[in-house]
Amino acid sequence: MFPSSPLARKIEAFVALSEDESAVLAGLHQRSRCFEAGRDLVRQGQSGQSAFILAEGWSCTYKLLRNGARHIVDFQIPGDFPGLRGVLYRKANHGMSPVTRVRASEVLREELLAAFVGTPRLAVAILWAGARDEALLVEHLVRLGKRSAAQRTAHLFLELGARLRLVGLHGADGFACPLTQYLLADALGLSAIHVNRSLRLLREGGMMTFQNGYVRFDDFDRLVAFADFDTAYLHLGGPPMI
Amino acid sequence: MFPSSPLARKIEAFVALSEDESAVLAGLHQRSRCFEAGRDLVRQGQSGQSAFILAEGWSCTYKLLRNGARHIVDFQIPGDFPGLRGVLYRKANHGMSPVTRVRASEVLREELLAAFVGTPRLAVAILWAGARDEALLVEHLVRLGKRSAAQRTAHLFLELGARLRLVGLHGADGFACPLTQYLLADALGLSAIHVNRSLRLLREGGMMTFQNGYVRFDDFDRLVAFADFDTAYLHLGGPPMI
DNA sequence: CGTCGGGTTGATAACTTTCAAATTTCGTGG
DNA sequence: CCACGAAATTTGAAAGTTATCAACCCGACG
Repeated sequence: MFPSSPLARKIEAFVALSEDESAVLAGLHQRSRCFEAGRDLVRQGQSGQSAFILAEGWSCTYKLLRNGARHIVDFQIPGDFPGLRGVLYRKANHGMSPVTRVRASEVLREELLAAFVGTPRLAVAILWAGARDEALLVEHLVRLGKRSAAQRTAHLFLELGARLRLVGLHGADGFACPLTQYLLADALGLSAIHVNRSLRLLREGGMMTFQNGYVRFDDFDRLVAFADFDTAYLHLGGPPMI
Repeated sequence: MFPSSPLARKIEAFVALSEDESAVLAGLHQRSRCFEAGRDLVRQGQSGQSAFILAEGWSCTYKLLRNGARHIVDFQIPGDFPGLRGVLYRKANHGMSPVTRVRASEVLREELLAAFVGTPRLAVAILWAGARDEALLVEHLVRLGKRSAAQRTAHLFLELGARLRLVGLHGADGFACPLTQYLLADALGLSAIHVNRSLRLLREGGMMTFQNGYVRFDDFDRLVAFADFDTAYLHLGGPPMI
């Protein structure tokens, strides 16, 4: 009936939705729009917040500093639902930019609330997905606080790989990755030059290769050990009480 | 009728609660307990999650790495409501330790849900406070990613000062702060030695002094400029739709 | 009186950035 | 299909920042 979106597939990997719930979820996907690279989905400081459901492409959320520097808070991939908590703010406290061409559905605060009131099980499922995003944020924090440049880099790619696998965008030995080394640098708190060195170290160490827009895991287990990657924070076991 | 808790005062600084809503909020404060230093409120990996409302004392949430290192995700002060989103997990993905002796009320998932269903305006107010906590997390991320050691240190103290002011725990020129340099180091992603050096730099620069458990702002404006501190992320203007 | 946790300082080593420049890749128009 | 320019990647050398190691100081506490 409805072409299944990446978000729907992601949720249904954990809980079975009723026909009604699926319909409400599909209804949130009206107002689908495309955003070219360079045209922000959300601008920092903008008021009248809404959330987005990503269908295609990658985007990033970022914060600008007064000195003009930009820190990337997270990358979004198809099936992500950024801005869930932002609807409770009056003003956007961070911006969102497309990394590639993006197709996304804007979800207004009122629509979201209506969906939550009408289908509480769906609400819990969506909020649980949002809680997972917060776990990602915490892990990103630890990445910046306690890991070396090469470990951070490896850890981020492992996380992205695990997320992409959930929505079927992971190949046999790696995944297509549209990020530049400058984007990686702004996310990892490193200079682009040092990201390059870290990638070389990982490549020459036989652990992973990132070239021509493709990430290939050459020795997955050794990479996991090197980055101290623990998947526990990604597998929260599905929403409770359903 | 009810002795007003720090959380109630914090919320009422932004929205007026009805008598019913105040009563429900006060009801969440049953099951008040004390936690001595060394006895964790939540242990990483523990299941059956609940949230806490802090009434007295400071605590910290942390993540443990496999190599035994610990990264502190956030500090909690009176009036904070940690674990709000954690109730949607099956397992705690981080621990919570008291920094000083702590008095806190445990709030079970069922109680929280019941309060949300019965008093939706209170729910929005509490969720909005939780959204502010997420803004703190994002700001912490930027702190680690894009600021120097001394800037990070200054920035954290400015943030803590702003939070303490909201609950009336900020004095004329600074605030009482029970953190050790080791705790600061684990939060800021620095070594304790370097925290010490950063504090000396701030002190000798005439910007702020942290000694004998008290933070004194010697030149607030210069400190704000030095740390590139922007209060926008703390003042979200109160919950919308109320 | 001795120990212990926390704070302070100096010297050295490791890591990361900055600056400058070469090389490769990619999209576009000829 | 090739040429071209812009963007992205790669490399080297020097400078700056932060960690690590090793002491020493100090006040609280048994």
